[in-house]
Amino acid sequence: MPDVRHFDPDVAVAQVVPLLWRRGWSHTGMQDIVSATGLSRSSLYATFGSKSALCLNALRRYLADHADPAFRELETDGRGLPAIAAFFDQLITARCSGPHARWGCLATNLQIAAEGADPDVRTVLDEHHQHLVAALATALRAAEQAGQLHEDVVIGASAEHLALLAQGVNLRSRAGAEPSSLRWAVEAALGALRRPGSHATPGPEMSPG
Amino acid sequence: MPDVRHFDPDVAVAQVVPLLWRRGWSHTGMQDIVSATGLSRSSLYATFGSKSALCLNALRRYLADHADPAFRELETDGRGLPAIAAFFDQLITARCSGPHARWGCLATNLQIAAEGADPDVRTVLDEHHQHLVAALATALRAAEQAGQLHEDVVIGASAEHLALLAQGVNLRSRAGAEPSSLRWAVEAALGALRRPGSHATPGPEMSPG
DNA sequence: CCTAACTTGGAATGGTCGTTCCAAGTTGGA
DNA sequence: TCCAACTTGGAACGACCATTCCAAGTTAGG
Repeated sequence: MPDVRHFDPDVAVAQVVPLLWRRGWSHTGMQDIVSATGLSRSSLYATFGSKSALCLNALRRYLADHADPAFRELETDGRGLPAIAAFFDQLITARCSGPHARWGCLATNLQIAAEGADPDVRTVLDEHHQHLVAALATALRAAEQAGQLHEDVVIGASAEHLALLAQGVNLRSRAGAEPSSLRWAVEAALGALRRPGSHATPGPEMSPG
Repeated sequence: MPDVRHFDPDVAVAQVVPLLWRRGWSHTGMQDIVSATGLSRSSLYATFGSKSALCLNALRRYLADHADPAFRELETDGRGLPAIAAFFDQLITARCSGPHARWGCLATNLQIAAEGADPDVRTVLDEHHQHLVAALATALRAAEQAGQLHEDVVIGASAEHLALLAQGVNLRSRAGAEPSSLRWAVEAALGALRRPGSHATPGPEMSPG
């Protein structure tokens, strides 16, 4: 009977995530993956099939670990605008400081780096974007019911708007934008949705960078 | 006395722009540049020095040809919000249709593709972003003086906000987003700035994609 | 212990990358 | 015409790319 695999594929995928995230698709070679995982090319190809398949797994793993929890929190937190503000606040914090500072968002990065390579990657990225829009729409509906929005805010359109804003934050944070500048921009976007009577979100200080 | 150059460097740079724009930095090889320009490697290296130097020239050329005119129009058009709406409208049109449809913005693309490669590229991209923010701020000041904005709009913060939105449009348009969806998002962003009494911008129809 | 079935390390494959090099060609003054 | 100065085409370079291949190792039923 056959020999069994000497390693855990999930661990290997997890080790590939930061590689792909930080250095990008084209700057990550199989040699880097071999070095990072400590596995041999044979094992990697026998298990995953190709570099793109392995990286697709890494993308899914990234989304499950880093994006989905934040999205779920945004969806379930019923506070409305404060929930959205908190979402952006933790987004900016994660993008500009900590172990992944200036790495951007793997999904955003791949959107440009993966030149329509795998249609699978494209599909995953599209679903991810729709997921973000949906989560923002849910939070906006909560804000609407709490009377935090002025009347002519269209939920769907504003959700798309804020999703594009998040993409912009991801992009600019990787390019080195100051967190204060990003927070200032986000506060402007959310402040414009707020109903005149509604009190401002208590949160981190917002000032130009 | 020496032989003189047999070609016009500006023409060569112009021929490189669409290559870099459409296919990206890593997917554009010197062979592609040789083929596109019809020049030999020797001539290219003697004139530009390296692939990155040549591509830096191409980036500057792109900004001068495609970004600066639109920015100037945004700055000089005194109408306020309608000028900003027109800017985004022509941005989305250019990104989703015509000869450069789905190519995104070269500056946005390079922001991720050029992994901090040349610091020169990084500098040019940063200046470009500041240029966009400044142009938006100018247009917002015009809007403010025309009484189009509600009182608690902060010009600088909103300019940063709209610049991030433009980056998001560039990114998502390359990923295949529907123009109607992008227009919808932009209309939400601008609508939230508008003073209740001020009449809506007459413009292209905005509906969800 | 034997062997079929499978994994593993590491060499090897063919290709492409940016860059360099050189012989041949071109230019305009002496 | 001769030559120094420069450009040009195209071959060549070493490094890296994703992928394949194979001999050696490992496993468990017979």
